[in-house]
Amino acid sequence: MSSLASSPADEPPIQAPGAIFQRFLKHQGLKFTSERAKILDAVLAKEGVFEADALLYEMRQSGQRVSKATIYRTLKHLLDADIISEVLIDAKQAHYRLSIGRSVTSHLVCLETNQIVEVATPELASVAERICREHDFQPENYRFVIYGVSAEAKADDAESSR
Amino acid sequence: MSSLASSPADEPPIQAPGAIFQRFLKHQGLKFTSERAKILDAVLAKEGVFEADALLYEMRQSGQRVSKATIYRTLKHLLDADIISEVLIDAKQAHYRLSIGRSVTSHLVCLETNQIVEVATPELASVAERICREHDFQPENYRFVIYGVSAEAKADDAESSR
DNA sequence: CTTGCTGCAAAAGTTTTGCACACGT
DNA sequence: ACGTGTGCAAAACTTTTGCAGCAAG
Repeated sequence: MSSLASSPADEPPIQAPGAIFQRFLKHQGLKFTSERAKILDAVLAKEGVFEADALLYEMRQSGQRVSKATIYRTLKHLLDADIISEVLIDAKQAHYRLSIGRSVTSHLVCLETNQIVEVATPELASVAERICREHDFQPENYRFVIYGVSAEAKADDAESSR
Repeated sequence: MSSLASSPADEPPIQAPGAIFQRFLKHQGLKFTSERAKILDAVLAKEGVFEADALLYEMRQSGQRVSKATIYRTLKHLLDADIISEVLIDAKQAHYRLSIGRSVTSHLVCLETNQIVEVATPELASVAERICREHDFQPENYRFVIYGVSAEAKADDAESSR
C-alpha cells in the first residue's frame, strides 16, 4: 500500500496522509522525495506509539534503506505537518504517534512490560479548558499518561512466582 | 537551612525530607554522605521543576562542589525514595520535581518562554481511576501536561510587534 | 539548472560506567 | 575493616550537523 492510497471507508479514519504531506512540503518549498515517501509509509504502518530507532530498524528489516539522519529530519517535518505528534513516555528518547485523522488519546504505560496502550479520555478537554481559562493560557495541546502495571504483567507475575 | 531542619508549621507542608532520605538509605544498606546531603538541600531549595544540569550549575555557584556523576546517582536514589518525581516536559532531558509533601500537580508549559507552571488538577484522579478500572490497570502515578502560550508570552509578542 | 536532499561520519548533549582512591558505618 | 561512594574521564546513547555528491521541481 502506498502513501498515496486513499483510506477505505471503514477501519481507522486515516485520510490520505500522503497527499497532506505532499501539499505541506510543496507549501514550504520542500521536496517530496522517495525517502520521505518510504518513511511516511513506515509511519502509517505503525499502530501505536513508536520511536525513531524502531522505525529505522523495521525499515531495514523490510529492505527499505534510509539513513538515520533522514529519518530524524523527516520526523521533524511530519511533526510540523501535524501528521504525527510527540508522546512523552520517558526522558530517554522521543516517542511519536500518528495523529492525523485520530483523536487525541491518553496512554497507559506498563512499567513491567513497557507496553503502551492508547485510551480515549474525552473528559480531559474540559479539564484542560478550565485550567487554561483560570491561568489565561492558550493551549496548543496536552498529554496525559498513566504509569502502572497492566493486567497481563500482573498475571505473568503471579505465574512466575508460583 | 540543613536538610535535617524540620519544616515550619505554616508554608509548604514539606516534612523533614532529610530524615526520610536517611531512613531510606539505611533501609537499603546505603550511606548518607555529605554529598548526598548537599544535593538534597539543593533540591529542597528548588521551587518547581528542575533539571540535573541546573542543579549542578547552582550548586557550583553557591560553592558546593559535587560531581555530575554523583548528582545523577543521587537523583536516582531520590526517585527511589519518592522524594522527587520525574516530570516529562520534553524528550531532550529529564526534568524533576520535589514531590514529597506536595500533592500531584499538572504542568503548563509555555512553548515561547519554556516557563513551567504547576497547577492543581483534582479532577484527574477520577479520570485516571475510571480508565484504570476499565482496563484492569493498576496505576502507580500519572502526569498531565498542557503545552501552549502563557499570558506573559502573549503580552510580549503583542509588544514586540508594535 | 537551481535548490534542496541524502548518506556518511563526526559532533553535540545528556546520562552512565569503570576504576582507583576516600569515606561512612 | 568492610563495603559503599566519589570524582574523573571515557563510554554509551540519542539526536544534530557539515559536507560532497545526487535528485526533485
